[in-house]
Amino acid sequence: MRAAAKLTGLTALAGGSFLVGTQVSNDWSPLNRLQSATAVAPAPMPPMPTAVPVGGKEIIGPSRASQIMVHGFPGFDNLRTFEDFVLSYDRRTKTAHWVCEHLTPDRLEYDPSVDRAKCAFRSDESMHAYFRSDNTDYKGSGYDRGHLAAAGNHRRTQNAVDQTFLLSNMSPQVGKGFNRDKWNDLEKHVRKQTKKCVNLYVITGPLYLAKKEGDGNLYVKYKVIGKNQVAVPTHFFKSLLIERRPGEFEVENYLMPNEVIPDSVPISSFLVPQEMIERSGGFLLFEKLDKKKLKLVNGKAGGWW
DNA sequence: TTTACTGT
Repeated sequence: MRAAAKLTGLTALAGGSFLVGTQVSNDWSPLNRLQSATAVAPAPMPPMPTAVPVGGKEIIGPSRASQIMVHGFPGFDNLRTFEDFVLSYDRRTKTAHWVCEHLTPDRLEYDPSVDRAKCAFRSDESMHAYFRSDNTDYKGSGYDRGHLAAAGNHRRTQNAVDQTFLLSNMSPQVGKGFNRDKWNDLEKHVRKQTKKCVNLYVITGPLYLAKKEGDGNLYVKYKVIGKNQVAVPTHFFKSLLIERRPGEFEVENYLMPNEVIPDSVPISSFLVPQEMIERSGGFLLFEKLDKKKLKLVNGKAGGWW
């Protein structure tokens, strides 16, 4: 029983109250840990581009990028369309706003000729020099160069996995206890779900969330690292749109703090309403999806969209 | 397995 296992793990960790059957309520739930920012009314999105060049080459017919973005663009700021993922870049923080991936069971098939060890972290020269990070920013910072679009999701070609190592696809992440552990668990969950569906779309990105300080006011505060002052996000989100059967969709929205998370905490502790990510991120996720086709949200029928 | 660092 999933709920029972979750309850045991959490009470062992936190000893706190837990509401089964409603929404997640425990010490690690972002719902309890965060002071949400003031509501801002969303503006309608401009229409989606119909043809986007992939890898610098014009493609006849539907491009890979338009497949990846078929459920809508969260935004259009400094877009980059790579071979197997699409990224929007934030010049102020020197990391992405979001990245979007489209995964299918056959795209995850193991190809031994594609080797992560051949990849190198490198600056994204397509960004203006003022706004790009480099490896020295991360060196000695104490933070990992954490992938947003995970390398393990793009093993179809060497070029595709190479492109995930561009620093535009990295954010400073706590290494041990986060990137190499709980966040990695979430990435593995995505691949596991991919094997049990027809299409999976995943949007991932950093967030900078307000926190109450000693004077009782809310502040957005984040560290910056290196000479380029790369922002260290306070949180990361990952939103999954799972096409379980053709035309039948499920959504899972995760929000994790960029800090050491004990192994005992299940990833389900980090499920949040999608609106929470959208309000703080300043964008809408999977906006073009017909909500009538949505069967499950965060594991439950009947909404919590 | 996948995630990545520091020290050599």
